[in-house]
Parts: sequence; structure tokens; C-alpha cells
Amino acid sequence: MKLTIKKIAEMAEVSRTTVSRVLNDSGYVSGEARDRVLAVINATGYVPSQQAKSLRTKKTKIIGVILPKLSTETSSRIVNGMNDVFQEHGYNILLTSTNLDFQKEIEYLRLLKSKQVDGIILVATNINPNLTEEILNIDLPFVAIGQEIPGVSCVTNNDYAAAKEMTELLIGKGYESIGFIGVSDSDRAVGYARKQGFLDTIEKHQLVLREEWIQSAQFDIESGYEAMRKIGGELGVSPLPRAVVCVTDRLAIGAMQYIKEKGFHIPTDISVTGMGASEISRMVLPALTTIDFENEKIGQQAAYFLLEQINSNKTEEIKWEINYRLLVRDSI
Amino acid sequence: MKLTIKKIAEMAEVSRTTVSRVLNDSGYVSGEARDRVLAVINATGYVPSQQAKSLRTKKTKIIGVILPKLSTETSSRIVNGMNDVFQEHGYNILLTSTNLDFQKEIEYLRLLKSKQVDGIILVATNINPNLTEEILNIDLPFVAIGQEIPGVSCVTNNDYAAAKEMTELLIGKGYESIGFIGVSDSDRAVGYARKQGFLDTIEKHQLVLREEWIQSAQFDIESGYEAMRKIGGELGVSPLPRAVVCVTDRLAIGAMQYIKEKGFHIPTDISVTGMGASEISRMVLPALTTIDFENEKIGQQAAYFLLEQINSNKTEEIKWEINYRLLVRDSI
DNA sequence: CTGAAAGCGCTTACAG
DNA sequence: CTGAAAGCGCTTACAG
Repeated sequence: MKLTIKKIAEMAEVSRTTVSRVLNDSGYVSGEARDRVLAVINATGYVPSQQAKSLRTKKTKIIGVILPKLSTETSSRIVNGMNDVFQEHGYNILLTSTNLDFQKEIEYLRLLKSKQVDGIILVATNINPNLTEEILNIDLPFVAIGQEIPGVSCVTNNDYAAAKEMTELLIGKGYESIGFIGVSDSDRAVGYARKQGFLDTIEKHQLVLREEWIQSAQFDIESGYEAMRKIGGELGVSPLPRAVVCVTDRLAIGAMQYIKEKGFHIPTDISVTGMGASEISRMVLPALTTIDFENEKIGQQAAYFLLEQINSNKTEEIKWEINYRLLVRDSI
Repeated sequence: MKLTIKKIAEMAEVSRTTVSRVLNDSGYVSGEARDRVLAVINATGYVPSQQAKSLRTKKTKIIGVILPKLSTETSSRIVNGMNDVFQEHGYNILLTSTNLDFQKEIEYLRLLKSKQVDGIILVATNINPNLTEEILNIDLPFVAIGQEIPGVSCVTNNDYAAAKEMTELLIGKGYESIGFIGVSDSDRAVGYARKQGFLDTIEKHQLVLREEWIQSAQFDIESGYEAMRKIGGELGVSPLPRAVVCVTDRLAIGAMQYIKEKGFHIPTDISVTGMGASEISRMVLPALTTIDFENEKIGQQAAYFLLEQINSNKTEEIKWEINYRLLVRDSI
């Protein structure tokens, strides 16, 4: 038996209006009427349809989230942070994942809009004109995470500064030959910005940088292993750098595996640094020097900005950079 | 300017009925009329309101998911598996997390119902009468993961058998003194079942089991460390077991930390096993022997069962056990 | 092949 | 303090 506000009204012998009022604590209801309604609701276990309510109020209390990948630590931490603040404000998350298929970003933007979400957070890994246009036209509270997208609110890391600081740290410790394992420049943040931070610092200190010391990889451990192999070149013939900066922890761990496998010692023979402060980075031996981008905070901040947009009805563009923390551990 | 089916109808000079028909590919529409409607839709970027549609059709294409915790590897992997199949069938996930607050399980059950989700998947860590009653009354397609709940469809691991097999493996290798780090019995699966599997096997082989060799811990690494310390007792005085079975990888890693810190060697002095096949278990040194419960498959299977319930309209109770795989690595 | 009309389950001016 | 009625944006018999 499907319960509706109408049935409850009949059972409590009041109008639907009155039931609605006790449901929402709005307007005047006599204590007597309220008690009768409450009694019926308790007895029946009636739960009002958010569906119907939303159709009238234009609020679903649902936030759409678009992730590049569901089961990475970064994603989890970001979603976790967002969820904390959304939950507190009575919002829930409708989750989608593109699995790195960039077409789907646009597809999901539309899907979420059709689901009438109150706002959208996109965890971006790239930007392209189509996507940007779609976002600008979405006409919904919106926040991007991870990439700087012109015209919309963004919460980002200072990837450039982080890479720079990491490189400076190594140079400060006396390392004069440093390699680099990055990812594709199409990822503006992790790929391009971190690489520039590294390169600019190397140049500033006028250090030697052999061509094969700079490698581009995918996001997985194997790829880091492979990239390190390439840096090694013909081992024993071409010179190895004394340190290697990797743009993610997984890449660093892959690189470490190769280095250990070849019988070199970390950090005596060669140092390795990662970025991301994944849980693994702490457990690996030696513990990995890395950068904590504080993903939970990113998620929280994005959530706050989105709620602000939702509540104020204005789409003020706001750019926010989350601080990072350098975690110096045994790998250097 | 808010676009509705009415406006589209006016612009295309047809009725709303016709617009609806081209939107849903239902009923007859002349090619001519269809073209006009399609043209208007493209020109305006109209996206129909799922909200309103759902109110009529009683289908939201949204699945509610209740997680004990958002950012654990197990959760991610399960959600990832579910999402694969839901996505393929046009469903999306509305995510909630109890953060291990058991009250919230019931709260979210109701919340999700009020949001008119088409079905619910609960990743359960405990069972209690209140919860069971709520589930039985929810009157919505429902699947539980991880715990065997009477009266509803469940996808579970054979926790008992897994613990048994792990213990048998150790005994088969000649270990005669084995300790155990578990969690609270209130978690029927991870706590109770795995412990019983261990205890029964020990008893079957009539091995000695000192009281302090059995410890109960929380779910984190620190807790595993602490439990191992207790197993050690007054180190050097009371005897250490030759191996210790831990019910999660994190506990095992904590235990390993303590063991290494005290100068013992793994596995020469003492062996350690985990469960869960977390990514860390592979990276840690020595690589951890563990059990892969194939969380993605669990998620997928649960999703399939839920979809079956949704499509068949019958709430046939079905119990399903996912196979596990023993991963023998260097820690034993 | 097409459209007028009822209805999904709520909320909210409005009138009393 | 209370209720009748309109309306949110769709879909779906039903009649033509």
C-alpha cells in the first residue's frame, strides 16, 4: 500500500495542506492537529516523496559529482571531504565516473542536469574547449577541482609551486643531477604545471639535464618502473641522475622498484620523491618523500563554495588554491 | 529561461504529447513532426526533467548505496564494481556513508527511500534487530553486501572458509604455534566468522593456543601494531607464536611494523598473513600473504541481483557467496 | 499519426 | 489556525 500525503491527511482528518505544514514545520498548525498528524505518520511509517517535493520546490538536495576514476586514493579522499560537508548540510552525492573517457564528462554534465541536481562538482583531469563551453552553459552552481578552468570557480593545488619546492629541496641538499618522471601535458595540473615547476628550478640553478632523464609515463606503478628503466638507459654506460622527481607516488614506487631491482640503494645511490601522500608512500621502504595535497580539504573547500553558490544564487567566480605540505621522509 | 516540454511543444508547433513521444521513442510520430521537435531540442539545448518524469513513471534510475566508510580500499573497489554494471544499464549511484555510526544506517535507509531510489545496496558491517526490521519493511529492491541478513538477498564472502584455509596453509607449512589478530565479534563477517575459521582449524589440529596470542583490534594499522605488542607480552619471557593470522591487511601491516621494530625477521622468525589483498599488501616488505576477496566482483554481483529485482518486480531472496583467492607471498 | 486531459505527490499563495 | 485549488514538468490512456 503506497502512502501519500493524501492518505495521511484523510487518516488524520485534516487537509493535505496541514500535513504538509507539520512535515515542514511551516505556517500555523494547532497542537491538536499536529499531534494527530504526527501520530498517523509514526503509525504508518509514511515517508514523503522527495521527488514530488522537488518538483515544486526546485531543490533536490542532491549534488552531482563527476570523477575521473572511482577507486583511486585521491578520488576517495576528495569525495570523503566533500561528503563531510554535504552531509552536514543535508545534501547527498550522486556519483558518476568517466573512467578517464573525456567524452563522458559532457555526457554526465547533461545527465546530472536532467536529474535536477542542485549543483555539480567536476574533478577534472583535462580541459578542452567543448567541455569549457558545456560548463559555461550549464547554468547550475558549479565548481571544478584540480584544473583551472576559465570562467568558473575552481579549487586547485599549486602544482607548479609544489614541484618547484620539491626540486629546490633536493638541490638544497646538494643533488646536482636530477631526473623527472611526469605524465602527459594534456593534464595541465599534474602533467604540465608540475613539469614546469621542475624545469624552471633546474634552469634557475643551471643544472645539467640529460634528455633521457626526463620521462613521461601513465599513472600506474608499472609505468613508473618503465620510465625509470629508460632514465637508466644503458645502465653502466650513460650516467644516472642522483635523484628523480616523480609527479605521483605510484610512479615513484614503480621507479623505486626498478632501482632496487638493479641493486642500487635508495637514497644512498639515488633518491626518489613522489607527490600525493598516498598511504602507500608511508609504508614503502624506504618511506617516500612526497607532497600532501590534502585532498580532503580540497573536497571540503569545493563543497563549501558550491553551497555558497547554491544559497546565494549568484555564480561568482572564485579561484582557490589549497596549501600543500612537504613530507620529508627516508627516500632522499 | 527555463525550458519545459511545453515551450518546446509550442516552438515546434506540436503538442506536448508529441514531444514526449519523440523524447522517449514511443508511439507514432510522423517523420516531419519528429524532425521539427528534434531541431528545436538541438537549438535550445533542452534537457527534460528527470524529476517530473520520475514522478509519473515511478522510476528514478538512481540506486542508493550505504557505505560504512567512504575512503577505504574495500569500499572503493565495491563501489567501482557496482558502478560498472549500473552505468551500463543507465543507473547512477546516490552515495551515503555512515562513518561506522550504526544509527545512520536506518536513517539513510529512510532518506534513500524518500529520494525514491529504485533500489538500495547496503554494505553492512554489523546486523542488529532494528536494522533488520527496517530493511524488511523498506519495500524496495534491496541487496546487502558483506553480512548475511536473514530474509534479504545478500552477497557475501565465505569469511569462515577463507580464515580456515589460511590457517590450514600455515599448519601445512609446519607452523605449530599461531597467533591471531581479529576485530570485534559484532562484525559477524570480519570479526566472528574469520575468528571461528581460525579457532576451529587450530582445534582440529590440536595446536597449543596461548591466551595472549588471540587479540582483538580496531581496523587501523596502529591497532595492529598494538595487538602484536600484546601478543609479544613481556618479550623474551613469554613465547611468541611462529606465525600470526590477521583478519585485515592493515592489521597485518601494523603487526609487521612492530615485529620489524623489535628486530625480528619476517618470515624467518615469525610469519604474518593478512586478508583483503589491498594494494599496500603487495608493496610492503616482505610482500604480504593475503586473501583477495575480489571486491569488484562483489559489487558487480550485488548490482546484478538488484537489477534483477528491479526488473522482475519480485523480491526473491537470494544468497550468493563470492569466491576468494589465496595470494601466497613472501611474508610466510 | 496527433492532441486534450488527467494525474504523479507534493507546496504555496490565497481566502476565510 | 485551516483548507480548496493551482501548479511544478512530465507521461499515458483515450478518443479521434
